[in-house]
Amino acid sequence: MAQRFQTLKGFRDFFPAECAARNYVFDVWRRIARRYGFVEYEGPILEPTDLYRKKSGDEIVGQLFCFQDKGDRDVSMRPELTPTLARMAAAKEREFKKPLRWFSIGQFFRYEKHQKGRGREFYQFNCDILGETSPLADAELMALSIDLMRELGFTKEDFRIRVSDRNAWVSFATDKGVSDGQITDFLQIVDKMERTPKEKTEELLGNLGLTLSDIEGFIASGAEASPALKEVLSNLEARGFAEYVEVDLSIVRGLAYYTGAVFEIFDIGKGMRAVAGGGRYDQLVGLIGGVDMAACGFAMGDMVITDLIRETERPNQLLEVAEAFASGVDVSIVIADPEKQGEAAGVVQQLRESGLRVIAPFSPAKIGKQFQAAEQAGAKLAIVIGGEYPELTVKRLEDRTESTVDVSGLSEAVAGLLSS
RNA sequence: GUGGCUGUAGCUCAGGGGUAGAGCCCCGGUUUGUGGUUCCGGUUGUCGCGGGUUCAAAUCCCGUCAGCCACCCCA
Repeated sequence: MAQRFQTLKGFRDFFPAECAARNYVFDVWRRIARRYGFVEYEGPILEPTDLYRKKSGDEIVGQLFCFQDKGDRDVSMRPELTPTLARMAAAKEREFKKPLRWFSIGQFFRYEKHQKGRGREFYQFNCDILGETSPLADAELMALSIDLMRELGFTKEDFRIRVSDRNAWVSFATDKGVSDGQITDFLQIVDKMERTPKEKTEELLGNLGLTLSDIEGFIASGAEASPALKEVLSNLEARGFAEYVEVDLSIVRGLAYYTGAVFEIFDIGKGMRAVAGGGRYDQLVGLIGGVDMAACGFAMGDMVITDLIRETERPNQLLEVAEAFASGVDVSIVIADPEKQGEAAGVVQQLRESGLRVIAPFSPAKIGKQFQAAEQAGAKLAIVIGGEYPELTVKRLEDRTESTVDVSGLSEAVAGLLSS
């Protein structure tokens, strides 16, 4: 018996329907990024493992698809784009006028257990502004992420953007006498507060000389705690985006490298999932590339957002329209008389040169079968080529109306029928 | 890494000790130049794999593998 192959665990086949859905999401990502004046870039899929160690420490290696290449170099399939971006931006720092507005759509790999919304292979949209310290750059990214969601068909009933500021936490902790060396630990405690029993949190805070009510009081102070956040908020409000925004200081995001405003796009339906996240990371380009450059950015993965689209009525309708278009053609040729193969080929070429999507049968078949094939191919029109050539029959499959047209006037007639 | 659920036709699934079923899909005909919603007929399975109990296992037991889901983690 032949050996049966499957995809590797956590890897994905994209059959045409899934590929259409993926490309639809890509199209929206790209369209909105361009609307904000961002330009697309790309980096290598394989990088030295040290690039990721440098950013995230040795623990990261357990989550990497890494191996020794034939030159015995320690390499990894990229798990994220930010270190690559930092390297690229630093390498040609002087060639680009600041600020840089860069986006990328790429494939990433993490050695994790496969589950809903998470695989070992996924696509991610990355959007970053480099060389700009103003909080208005942070606001621009947040606005972009909101517009992305709106373009996908989501409304304020579906999502919120939750914003916070790590700087505000650092100031708070410093005022309370937490030493510099303990600040990372402190932020970890805050980050995990929602999922940790109160007693445990009290105990951990106690070790740092703090109490839970100190923390709760600070979270309650909201935007008052951060001048940067106030600026971000008033800017988003001026754009008419206030209804999408929620200040929530309890969002810290696990990453150690964030240095200012941080935010998450959050599904407020049943899932309560984070679908995108990002923030300011002013030190990272210096750490990776040796050139100090302020930066902020965010990323959105394809898996969670696609799940959410399918679960939400309006976004799913938009996706289905895109899928139907991707899987269809404009014209399917019906060859009623096999002697007219050659004439049919000429017609096909004429229509294709006018930009239409056209298919024709490869083998002779009954008329009925050919119409069935046209229907199943998602064609809008069927053109019957038979003994009457150069007279042709053009049939609209949707309402089954048909008309006859001379081949010399075909392109115009077809264009008219397709646009009506 | 931990736990739960599920593995039966290409797909969705039913059956629950006596060597397999439905619907969909697919193919052919009904219809020798007109399709989607007619009707008729047809193909398809080592019932995930290995072992055990039994006269007899798809069915019960043990193991294993795979998939899904949740936890941990999440750049």
